[in-house]
Amino acid sequence: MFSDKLSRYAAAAIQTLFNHTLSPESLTIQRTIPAFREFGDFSLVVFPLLKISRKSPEETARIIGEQLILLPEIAQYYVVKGFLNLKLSPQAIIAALGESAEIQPAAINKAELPVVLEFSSPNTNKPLHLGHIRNNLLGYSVAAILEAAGYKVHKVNLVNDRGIHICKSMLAWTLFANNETPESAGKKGDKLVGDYYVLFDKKYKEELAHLKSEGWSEEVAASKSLLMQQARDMLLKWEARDPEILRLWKQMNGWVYAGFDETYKTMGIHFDKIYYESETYLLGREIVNEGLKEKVFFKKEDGSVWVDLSEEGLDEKLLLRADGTSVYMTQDLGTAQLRINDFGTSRLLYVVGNEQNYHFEVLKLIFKKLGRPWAGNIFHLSYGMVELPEGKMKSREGTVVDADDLMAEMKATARSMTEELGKIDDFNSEEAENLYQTVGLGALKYFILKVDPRKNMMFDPRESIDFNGNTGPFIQYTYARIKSVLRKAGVYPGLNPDSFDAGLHPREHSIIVSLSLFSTMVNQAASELNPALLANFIYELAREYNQFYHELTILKEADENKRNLRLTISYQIAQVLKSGLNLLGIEVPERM
RNA sequence: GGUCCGGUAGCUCAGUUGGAUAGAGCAGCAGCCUUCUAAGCUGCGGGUCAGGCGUUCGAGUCGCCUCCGGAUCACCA
Repeated sequence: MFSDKLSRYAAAAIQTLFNHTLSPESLTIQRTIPAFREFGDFSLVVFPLLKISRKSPEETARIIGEQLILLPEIAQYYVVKGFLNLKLSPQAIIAALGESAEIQPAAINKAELPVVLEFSSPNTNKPLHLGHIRNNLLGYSVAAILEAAGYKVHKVNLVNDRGIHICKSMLAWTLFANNETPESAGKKGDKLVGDYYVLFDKKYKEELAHLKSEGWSEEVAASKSLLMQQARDMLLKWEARDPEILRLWKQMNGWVYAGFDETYKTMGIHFDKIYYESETYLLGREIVNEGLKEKVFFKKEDGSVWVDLSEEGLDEKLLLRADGTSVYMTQDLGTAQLRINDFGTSRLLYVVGNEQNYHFEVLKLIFKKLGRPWAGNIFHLSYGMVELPEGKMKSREGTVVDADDLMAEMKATARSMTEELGKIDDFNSEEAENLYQTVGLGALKYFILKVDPRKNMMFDPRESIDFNGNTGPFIQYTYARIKSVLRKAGVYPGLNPDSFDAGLHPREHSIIVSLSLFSTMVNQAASELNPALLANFIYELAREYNQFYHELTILKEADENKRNLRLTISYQIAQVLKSGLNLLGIEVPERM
């Protein structure tokens, strides 16, 4: 807000003084660093202007300052070396306060393409774990932020419900389960199916070991494996729509979806549309055939289909197996095309881990080779892994942090901490449960989202996620604290700008400037697809408010104008904290 | 080995796209509740920004080299 305006003013001043036209965006205007906050709110860096002014840095800053001080919004300027510090007038500050919690969507008038945002993309063999939590939270938050910035967003999920791996769990269940069901086992369906996937792997390894003990080599043993043979047969039958196999497949998937739905619900995640690979891979095969016909792809002697990307600096990539069955890439070709068919020309965003960078590079290149005009709209929002102190999580080795368990633990921690503090003894049990859920999940979500998505992050299960300091509960607490003050204040009159001619307390002045940056931060988080920017911004704001709160009295302030101002600031801060947290998928409690 | 990503305080992370004296939290120590919610606030200690060279008025940020981690290069997904 302010910085845009100041850029324009400075550009105009430079035009007047030096008869030189510069775009406002080319100027560097930054928030004044705290050490000089007393002398300015924003600073213009004048070093790049010396060629134009042909004067010393100090002199250049001074004459621009002299020009700017003529504006009513600028109260004073102060030159330090090559920095022109500008202090805003109390009237300008007060005027900004009223609209500080509003988001001005930057994309709304730019005719931006709608966004189809894929996230979650679970595999029906694997119960959701901490890695999926990061994916889901990122996807959900990025969608919310893009919408706030004025984009039309379609949230889509792609369920990986077909393929050789799915046949493995089906086979293991057929052979070893004795018709066990989630009900009979007392287990969530996704957990039950996941257990059979792990069991397949175990039995397969036993079989391999046995074969090798008979003297076969690794490769021969793999080819002689009866279990693998049966799984492959099952995939062939599945692709041939064998009724018996389809029936089993539907049954087991139904169990998994019931389990997933429960986890999504707790996480607070939902989608506008769910795609299933079982429905998209056929279109993928058509695209492969189209590419074959147009000689973009080629067939090897064994019948398998490939694309040659050596000209692009990559290698050959398989698109269809020799037996005609599909691979991952096959279905992703179909899925992308289907989304364009469903939503028209769009930006296709994929929230997928950075381990698949290569896959998406290939996907883009293939569509480019096929001449799709929208190939350039594919964007892989590649996020880093969640690592444990021992290293990467591995489903098959059981070193995963289960999503359901973790969320339950967070809630339990919130419960014990709340009980210890004893502030909500008048809550009924439903209100209390809601609070534990809100705070526990708030801690988890913030913990994940405050980290730059592109970077790997560390999670140590032995150290519980903090509730103090730079955390979700800290921000929630600040919100609840403000609400408590506002409840006690009751109704209060609006502000009279003229009553602040003498100036504002530095804390008041500074926090309003911080507040005014909210809308810019949301738009920046949207253009960078980075919720962490927003998370860290609202944390700083909450921290600043707590300092304000400790230093100044609000309700007991005798001067009515000051009391009103502080209440208004408190209200606006609460609004921003709430809306900022909501953009991260985090709820706020009215009391805690 | 090729390609890509990363390395900032004991630990976990920021660092506004090249700007001023590199910041938070946690952990440690010392204070602050008769007063608007102490899940808070204040203070102290803690740094060769992996290392080197370069570009620049100015480099944690850009370029090159080296070292160290990770991912990927599957008829797995």
